[in-house]
Amino acid sequence: MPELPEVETTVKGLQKALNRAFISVWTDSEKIIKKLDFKKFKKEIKNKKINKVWRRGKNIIFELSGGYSLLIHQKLTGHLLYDRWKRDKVNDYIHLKFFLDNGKVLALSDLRKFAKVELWKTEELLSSKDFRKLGPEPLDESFTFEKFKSLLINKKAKIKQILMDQDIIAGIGNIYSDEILWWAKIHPFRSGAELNEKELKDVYKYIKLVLNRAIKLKGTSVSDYRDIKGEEGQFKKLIKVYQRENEKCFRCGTEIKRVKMGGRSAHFCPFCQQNKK
DNA sequence: AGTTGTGTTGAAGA
DNA sequence: ATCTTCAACACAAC
Repeated sequence: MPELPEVETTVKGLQKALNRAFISVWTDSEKIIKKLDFKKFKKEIKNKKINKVWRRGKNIIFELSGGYSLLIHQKLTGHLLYDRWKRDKVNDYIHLKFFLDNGKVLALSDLRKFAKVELWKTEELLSSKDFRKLGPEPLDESFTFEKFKSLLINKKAKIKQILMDQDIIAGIGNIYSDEILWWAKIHPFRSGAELNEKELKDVYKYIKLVLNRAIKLKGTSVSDYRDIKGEEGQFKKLIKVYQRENEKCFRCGTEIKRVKMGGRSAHFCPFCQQNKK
């Protein structure tokens, strides 16, 4: 599942496609294109040039000529591939292909077809409700401890849910919220409001540390995620709790637990991460 | 062979 | 407002 480090890795790779223009588009699943019907989308994107590729939360944005932007959200199982990529089962669910003016292909492989692709006028995208309500970028310099603390004030929700809430902080999902909380030794079910200063400082510290480390290793490939060359990310080697149910905690040897939280799994060490008050 | 798990997001219902 | 549930879709594992 692409979260911030995986999307960041993809966006870095896509810098190779800068200054290229779209020649045409193919799909076998027109519903992936939202907002416009496919015919219109195809017509609109033709000859538009890629001026910039950037990331906001888990969104990839191609800034195009003529004041347009192409937004791609890979959701659960989507990943972009460019030019030549490794042959691999999860790279074989190609449902969308962009043909560029250098003869290369930008493709979307997406097993479950949840990804969304939208063409926007840049101004409208930036001022859209969904875009504006996104929380701050956790790796920005402007995301200070004071800022982080102010986001959690009076939040009764569980800390794991807060970390994953895109409108509070942008880019963190199930894998990295589990990992951050293991490092900070915080039980995922504790409420944001009850964390003390030291606990908040630890969570803040490990948000930055874990995300940065994961970017260095090109993300995590627990199942589907691949970079634009179709290669796996290497952060899996550093995973401490995610999908390690019944395996031993690397810190204390206690068996890692998995507990359901609103339809998704929280993994944690019941000894290191106690639900104390 | 049918059921369950996988997990992002938005929408619908309570 | 705030919480929970579900649907979008496809496949692997049991």
